[in-house]
Amino acid sequence: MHAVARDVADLFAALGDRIRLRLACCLLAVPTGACVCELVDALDVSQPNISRHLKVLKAAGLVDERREGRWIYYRLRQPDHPLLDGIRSCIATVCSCTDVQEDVRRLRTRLDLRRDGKCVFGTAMMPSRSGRRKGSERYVRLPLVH
Amino acid sequence: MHAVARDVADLFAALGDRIRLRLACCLLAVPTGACVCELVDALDVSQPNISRHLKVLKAAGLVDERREGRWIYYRLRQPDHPLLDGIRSCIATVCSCTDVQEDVRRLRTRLDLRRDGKCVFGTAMMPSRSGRRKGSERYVRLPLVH
DNA sequence: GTTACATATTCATAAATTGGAATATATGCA
DNA sequence: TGCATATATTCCAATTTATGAATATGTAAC
Repeated sequence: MHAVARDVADLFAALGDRIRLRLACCLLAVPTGACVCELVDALDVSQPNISRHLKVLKAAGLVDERREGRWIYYRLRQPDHPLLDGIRSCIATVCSCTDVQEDVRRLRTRLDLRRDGKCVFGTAMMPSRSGRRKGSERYVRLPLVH
Repeated sequence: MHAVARDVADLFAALGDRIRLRLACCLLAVPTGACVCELVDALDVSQPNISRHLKVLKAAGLVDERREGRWIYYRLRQPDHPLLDGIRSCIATVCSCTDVQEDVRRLRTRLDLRRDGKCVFGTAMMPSRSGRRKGSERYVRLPLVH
C-alpha cells in the first residue's frame, strides 16, 4: 500500500461521496488522465469543488497528478496493492451499471476537443445543465478558438 | 441491487469508517453471522456504538439481521449484485493484510464460548483492552455460567 | 514587466457524522 | 406478573464534511 493511505478506511471513504465516485468513473474511462476543466464539464460541478474532491481522492492514494503547462491531469493510480485492484474493479462495476455513464459520455464529448491528445480549452466548454451550476458565472464563457 | 442501497456511494461510505470496516471483516470471518455482544467483545467498542454502526451497514445493504431469542445475529448479505461481490472481495483483502486480524482472533475466541453454535453469553466476556472502553461500566460484568 | 487563465486554497457556514451517557424496547424465564 | 438481559434508540456535544464565494497560485504568452 502506498504510504499515502494511512488508513484503509480512507480508501472507502474517498469513494463514499457521489461526486468523487463520479470522478473515479470518469478517470477509469480515461486511463491517460483528464484535466480538471474536462472533469468540471463532464460533471457540471464548480471548478473549486472538483479540485477539492480530486484532492481527497489523491490523499486517499486513489489518484495521480501530473502537470502539463497550465493543465493538470489526474488519473487513477496504478494499483500497487491487491486492495487497489479490488477497488478499481468495483469502480468499473459502478461505471457499468449506474447513471455515471452520462458523465462519461459528456467527458468523451469534451475529450474530442483536444488537440494532439492534449486539452487546449478551459472550463465551461459544454452547455451547463439546467441550473445545476448556480452562483458564480465566472466559469461560464464561450468556446475559444486557439 | 437491493432496494435498500439507493445510492451506490452509500456502500463505500458505509465502509469508510474504521469501526464499520472492522465489523465487516469480522462478519466475513463468520458467514453464519455473529451477534452484537460477540462483536462488542471482538472490537472492544461499546454496545450502543456497535449497534449504531451495524445499523449503518444494514442501511447500506451490506448486512443482514436475524433475531434468535434475545440475540440478534448480523451477517454479510448474500451478494445479489456484481458490485456486492466486488465489495466483498475488497473486504477479504482488507482482512488479509491489516491489523483487523486481531479483531478476528478475539472474535474466534469469543465464538468458542458458544453452546450448540449459539451465543449464550452477554457482553464483556472478554478482557477489555487498556482503557479502550471508557465511561459507563454498565457493560462490564463477570462471566456467567448458564 | 502585464495579462490571461487553469487550478488551488482560504474563509465562512450549514449539514452530517461520531460517540458517550442515559434510557427504551424486546425477549425469556420464574 | 416481574425481573434479567440483549439490543436499540434518544439526547447532546464535539468533530468532521461539503460547498459557495472569493481569492491566491502558477504557468504561458505577449
